[in-house]
Amino acid sequence: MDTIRVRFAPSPTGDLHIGGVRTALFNYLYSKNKNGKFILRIEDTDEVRSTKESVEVILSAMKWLKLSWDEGPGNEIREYAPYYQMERKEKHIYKKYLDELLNKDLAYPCYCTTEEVDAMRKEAQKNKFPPKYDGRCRHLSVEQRKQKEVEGKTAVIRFKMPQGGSTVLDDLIRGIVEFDNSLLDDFVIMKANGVPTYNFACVVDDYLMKITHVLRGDDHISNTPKQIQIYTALGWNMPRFAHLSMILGPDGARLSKRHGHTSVLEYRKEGYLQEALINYLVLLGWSTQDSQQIFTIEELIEKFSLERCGVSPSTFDTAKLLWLNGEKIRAKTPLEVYDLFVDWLKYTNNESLISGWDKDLLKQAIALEHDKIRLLKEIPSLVDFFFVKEVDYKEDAVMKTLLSEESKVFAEMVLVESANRLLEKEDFSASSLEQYARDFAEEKKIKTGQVFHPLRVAISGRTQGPSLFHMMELMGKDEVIRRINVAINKFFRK
RNA sequence: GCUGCCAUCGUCUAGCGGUUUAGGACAUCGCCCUCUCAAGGCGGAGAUCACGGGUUCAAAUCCCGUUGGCAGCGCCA
Repeated sequence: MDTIRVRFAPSPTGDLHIGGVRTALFNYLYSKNKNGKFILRIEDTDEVRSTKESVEVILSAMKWLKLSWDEGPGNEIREYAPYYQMERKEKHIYKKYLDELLNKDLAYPCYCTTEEVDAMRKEAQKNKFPPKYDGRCRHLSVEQRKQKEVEGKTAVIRFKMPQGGSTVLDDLIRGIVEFDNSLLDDFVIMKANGVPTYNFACVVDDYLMKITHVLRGDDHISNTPKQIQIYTALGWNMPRFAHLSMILGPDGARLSKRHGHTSVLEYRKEGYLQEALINYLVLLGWSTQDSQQIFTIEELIEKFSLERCGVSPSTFDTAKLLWLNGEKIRAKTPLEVYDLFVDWLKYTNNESLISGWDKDLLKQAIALEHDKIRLLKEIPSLVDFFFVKEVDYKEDAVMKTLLSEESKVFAEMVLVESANRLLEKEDFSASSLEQYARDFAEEKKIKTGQVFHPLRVAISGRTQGPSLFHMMELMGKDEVIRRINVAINKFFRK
């Protein structure tokens, strides 16, 4: 059994989007599972829309996702290079097979203008036929062709589709799908500018790169009969095809820009982890028998199989992605989260957010808030109060725990007494501080909460936060007392 | 319009003829834990398996049809 070879072949006309990542991921997992090769090929034959920037974006996104390719840009294997279709075109790779098709009379030049072809399609559709080119240049004589050339007409090359019969696709995910050839038209395989079209270049490259399995989005399924016919015409062995179900937006339409974030980069900017995105995406269209939800990449490689890929489209659900991101963050050590956070700041050019922050304090603060973090971008707002000179006292927090009718009776007393007593305190560990607060509540015959809450707000400015006493321990005696006094002066000594 | 694909809780899904009072996960609700917020634990609600016909002793599971959704129909990929 030969080793399997799969590829991901994006066209560099924009960012790498979620659907593309899913296709790349399934190809990656399949190749790793089968101990095969994962190839990256750039399909840049659309000269108008392809950009160098987009190539860079796609490459860096793939790297961030750790979807590493065995062959492709930056990883050129002489036998199959280059991996950019325009470079392959320059090397006349497609020309050779185009000529072969022409010589065998399996393709022909077509001189029709875009307007003429459009008119044919409209006419066909009007008569309830599928819109197609009517093949009028198919039978032009050599003289007629010469005449057109003399007239200065430019030609595209069209492929001669068999006129009858049907083309059968044996899809690894969907099974047998049959297409009636009479519904398919003589499609263009080389544009007037000499560049091959997708359906042709794709077949030639897949063949030359010895691709054994083509895993791609369902939206390509109607291209497949055309490609199968090219393989047949050239007498080539075909790869196996597997068409993955689509990813939909909340409204049921294919996920696109209007649904909000579709670029991987946007998720990275939001503070999602690479692992979370991968794990979430694999759940859309693939599952295990026991419905396991959380996987490491090693587990995915081990367990992945085409047999367990679903056929129905699935809706992208940000809520579940968010949950998974929290899970992935919790699965890491606080120090790892700190490193990821620093990387994220760098990536988003947000390093100024933590300028002046003590790094050791930050690491420990992250540890205290560890299981609350769902997105890396939430970290600053979770721990910033540790680092500020002026505590930002949230109005509702102050009103509720310091100045309300019920709380003001004891809040001032708790703060004033604590400021004094804590000054005397030698042991500022969390456990000792907690003991202090509990003893204090008992002594004053008030509830523990009536001690804890005012202290929390005085120190952090808010009602939510990490464990109060760990927070105090981390902040240190001087700072804690300073803040308590600031609060006293601010709210009770006006 | 034509062709193709798809159809199980709000969402992702398990299920591949009887073991199903249809299981899990997210979201949601409640309880517990608890110094707050989370996390965690426990539990609830939530799917006449799109609809209609068959086949069968037996169907969410097989077949046909209907409806609906989506995709494709480019000198884009």
